[in-house]
Amino acid sequence: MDWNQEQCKGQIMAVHDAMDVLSGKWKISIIAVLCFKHKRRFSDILADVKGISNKMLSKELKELEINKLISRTVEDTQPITVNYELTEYGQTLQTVIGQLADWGSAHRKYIMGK
Amino acid sequence: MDWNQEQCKGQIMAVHDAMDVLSGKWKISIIAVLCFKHKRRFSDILADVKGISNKMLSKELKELEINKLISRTVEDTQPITVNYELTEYGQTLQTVIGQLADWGSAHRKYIMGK
DNA sequence: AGTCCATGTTACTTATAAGTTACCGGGTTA
DNA sequence: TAACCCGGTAACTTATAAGTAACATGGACT
Repeated sequence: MDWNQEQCKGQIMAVHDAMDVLSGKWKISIIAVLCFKHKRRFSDILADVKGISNKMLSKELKELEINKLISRTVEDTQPITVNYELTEYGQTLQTVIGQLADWGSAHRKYIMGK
Repeated sequence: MDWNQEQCKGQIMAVHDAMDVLSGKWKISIIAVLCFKHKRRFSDILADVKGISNKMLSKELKELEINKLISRTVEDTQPITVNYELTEYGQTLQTVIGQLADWGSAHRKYIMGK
């Protein structure tokens, strides 16, 4: 496919928009956990995502929420629990993440293997 | 789609592998230029990618070359010119970059628009 | 009253990415 | 011979991301 210069700039911006949402050391792992376990509390995710600190988790969850990929709901239990889950919109990421995973997996083989 | 825990870890690693290759402020722009103009010299790319410094360009080109996404060929002209172009393998990125662009573009509209 | 858990926040430090400025070698042009 | 172009490299600075440790709040439990 060929684009003109303006379309090209738009594509670059769009790719960066997508990458910004997924960038950083932890977001993919958090999304994956929520993808896999569907509904998790703060402390659950803290345990699921090996190595993350509560500070980083808090920060990343906020960013994901701002981007409407996950929802945060406070359950009125004792003590209160806070549940996070992928929104319906967040699920639209599955295709693109799947593609990234496929390419990344093939790339690892290509670079390591030959 | 549901994965078990091991498959899940593999997916996360694969996504990170893919993102690492594309990460940073400049790589997508460089790839886009090479996608659009097919064959470019160092100084051409320096001019095409607005704002990049020769140091960063040099560094990013090296990384892309290590990942076999672009090729570097020294032409025996006077003065010598160095051409960079996407490898055939590098072109396999087009699908995944296209997907990222589509999602990123939709995301921008979703977040800004409503 | 003191301690624990859950869900964070604050202040501070460290590591990584990016930017700036200057310079190099080899050939070219004025 | 002096200044210039090309394709970089090197040393240093600045900005951004991530990590660490301690503390906060509010209810429950001992």
